Amino acid sequence: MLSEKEKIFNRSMPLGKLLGDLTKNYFGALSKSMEQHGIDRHFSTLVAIDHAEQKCTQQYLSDLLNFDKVTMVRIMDYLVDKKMITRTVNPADRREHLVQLTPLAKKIIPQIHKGIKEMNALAFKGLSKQNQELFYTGMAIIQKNIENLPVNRVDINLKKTK
Amino acid sequence: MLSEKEKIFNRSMPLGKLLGDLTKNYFGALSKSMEQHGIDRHFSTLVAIDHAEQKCTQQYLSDLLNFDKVTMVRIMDYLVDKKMITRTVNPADRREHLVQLTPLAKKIIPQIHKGIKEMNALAFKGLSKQNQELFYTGMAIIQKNIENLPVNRVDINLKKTK
DNA sequence: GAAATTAGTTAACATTGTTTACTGTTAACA
DNA sequence: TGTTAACAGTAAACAATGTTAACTAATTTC
Repeated sequence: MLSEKEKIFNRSMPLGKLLGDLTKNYFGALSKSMEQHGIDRHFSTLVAIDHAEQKCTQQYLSDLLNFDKVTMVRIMDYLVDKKMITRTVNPADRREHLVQLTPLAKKIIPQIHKGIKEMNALAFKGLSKQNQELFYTGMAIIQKNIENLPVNRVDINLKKTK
Repeated sequence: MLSEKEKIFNRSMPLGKLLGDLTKNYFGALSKSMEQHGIDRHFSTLVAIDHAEQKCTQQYLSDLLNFDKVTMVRIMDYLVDKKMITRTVNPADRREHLVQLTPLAKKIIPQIHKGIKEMNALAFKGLSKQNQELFYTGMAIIQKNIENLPVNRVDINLKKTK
């Protein structure tokens, strides 16, 4: 698959470089595959809103998805603009804005899930189920190992070209 | 490690979201661990320049690292500013700029390599050597599966906070 | 020798995370 | 009860980076 030389080079790279390249290609492809639905980003946020069982506030989403709350405002703005969500003030706590899927969003959500599932399957093609599980386990272990290290903040920006 | 509920949620997420979170945390930590060397980004480019056997032009680096050539100009500007590289016109082909490490860079390159190696090891802590290999193999397979899909361009931006 | 290609640069644009400051609301507690 | 602290969300200014498009200069093609 990789030449010995490429392999050695790969191993000398920051792990994050390899992960970042995967991220970039994955989202580029996912964005493309979803463009028929009039939305090209923030699928994970949409999925999170759909999965939410309790009241879904922006802060809740920020914590769940590890987005800054300022970033979350912009994601919400985007999703509102795309007619995917509504924001309503929570009467029980007027500081909070409850986020809800619009009927339009509910209609396409199954296709969003399907698109994600298919893209994940496509990415994993050629990996046995067992090795896919090991890959997920690996990601979880790495995440746990590095999530509490001292950091300089880093941005991962996902952006579509017009 | 993860609750059953978290696991189900994880599996419904775009794979790229999990990879992106890892990328973000990894580079945040790596950037922090390297700040003593007066450089906080673009380690993979530095490593690539160090590994280059033939003439090292910006186009060569762009192709190797999958950076746009315009982005590469800015990375070069950054590394020049940090006194890590020099750019000289190739007399044999005056369109090309040859990139070379400065003595300062050569002095700290071993520590860059060491820092990357340690951060990779830290990330993989708790994964057996065999499973680390499987993880690398998994990344290569995923990369191959998705790298030639139609895409919308996506940016991965790595930025340090002051 | 004209046309196409290549390496690199610049500028304008889009996107997103950060910090800081702010509004409005609720909770804490003296 | 009233003051203070904390919280949810927003806005503005900034930094960083990939994109496109236009450009210069050098080289290759034929």
